[in-house]
Amino acid sequence: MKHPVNCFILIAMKHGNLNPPRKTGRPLSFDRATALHQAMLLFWKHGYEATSLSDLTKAMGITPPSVYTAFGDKKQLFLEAVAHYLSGPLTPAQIINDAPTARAAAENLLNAAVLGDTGDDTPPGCLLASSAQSCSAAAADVQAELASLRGTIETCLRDRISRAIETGEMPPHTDAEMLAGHVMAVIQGMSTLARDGANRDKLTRIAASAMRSWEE
Amino acid sequence: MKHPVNCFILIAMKHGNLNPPRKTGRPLSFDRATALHQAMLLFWKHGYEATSLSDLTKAMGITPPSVYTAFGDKKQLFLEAVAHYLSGPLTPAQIINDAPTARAAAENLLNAAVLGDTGDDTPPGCLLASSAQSCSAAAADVQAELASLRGTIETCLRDRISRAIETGEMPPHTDAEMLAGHVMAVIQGMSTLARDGANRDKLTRIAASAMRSWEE
DNA sequence: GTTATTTCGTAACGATCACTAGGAAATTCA
DNA sequence: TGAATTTCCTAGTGATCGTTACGAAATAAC
Repeated sequence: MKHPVNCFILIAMKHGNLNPPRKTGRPLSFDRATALHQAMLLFWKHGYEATSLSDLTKAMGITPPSVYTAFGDKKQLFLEAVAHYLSGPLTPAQIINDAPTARAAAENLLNAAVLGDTGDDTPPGCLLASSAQSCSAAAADVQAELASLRGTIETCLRDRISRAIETGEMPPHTDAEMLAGHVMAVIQGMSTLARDGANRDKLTRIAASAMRSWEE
Repeated sequence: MKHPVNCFILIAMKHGNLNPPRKTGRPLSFDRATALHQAMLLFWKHGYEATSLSDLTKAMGITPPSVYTAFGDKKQLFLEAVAHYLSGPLTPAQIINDAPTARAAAENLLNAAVLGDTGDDTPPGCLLASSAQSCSAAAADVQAELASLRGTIETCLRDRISRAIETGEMPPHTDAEMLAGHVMAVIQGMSTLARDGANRDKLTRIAASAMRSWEE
């Protein structure tokens, strides 16, 4: 059985200069991975535009020129932070395609979102859902990039459901787009609820409530 | 039967100086209501922080000092725009409490959200859900204000469900917090989907999918 | 040791941010 | 008409935005 291409790994590779092949010159005086992680946490909490370079350099422990030599500009740093966010421990595509059934795929995706929304060492909510909800015209391309990433997850889930219909796992009258869209809506809505203070237990029950749409 | 207080009308009254009782002095050279409406549309599209005063004055057709004399500062203008957004044609509390059943309340609320998310003359999505998802520390109070408004709607719906349990309209084992939270999550998630390009038909089906959680 | 290459911190760049003096203009009331 | 009041526009305020010259410092190759 052929697995579809994991787009998120590709994205991580596209943006990732995690170990650039340098041969000469002064070495980096900071750990690039931990600096990126700190940047991710800040973008996660305050979003793309509201996070200033002053905030970033403070959290990353480096000066603005170091940010630009190591990561490019603010936009590239953010996109790499998003790729870092999506890169582990399990990518959405892995969660969907490793599940034994389409229903389990949706359930696992929802529960993974709950865990991500309510982590102890991370800000509440989902970076992909909240960090560029609304932004200025200057950041329209960043907004579109995140929308594309969200769309990729939804497409991946919808395709998984469509395959389940073909194999007879789900009834032929199943509306794959509707079910996938509902799961995505709940995932993104739970991010807001988490930011508004909802705890893990409440979100878990909401996810279970959403799965009741899958009962025959 | 006593109806709960409609908090949204109170909010609108709190912020509303729509017709301040002036007796002397030079009159306003612009229509305050339409200027507020234009500001609301801009906040709706780009959010609170990403909408600059320069953008606002351009859209409202007035100069910065006029904004400050008529509306206070940017924060007050935004909150009044939110109150304007929530004030009509039907407030969420009206939709919930006018419905014959708790199930109809949820259904009507979801469908009203779909209509609001996909209006022809308004930006896609929901202003309440998207305009301050993530913001800087300086706007934390605005963020909290919107979270409070969202929480009021959720509480209103949950109370409606609790009443339905008491009257026997819904079974006693019903989890009111879960059902209300699920509806709120879908509403806020649909806002993101609408911003990402989902049309009215797709959102309507998603809302219908969410209501399947209410089947016995 | 010399050269080439890269990163370092300091200090600034122009642009834009939300916001406001200050005085002229327009209204009401006497 | 004259005084009081309020809004008008012009032109700016200081602060912060993302970004970058610039020269010193640190490494590898020779």
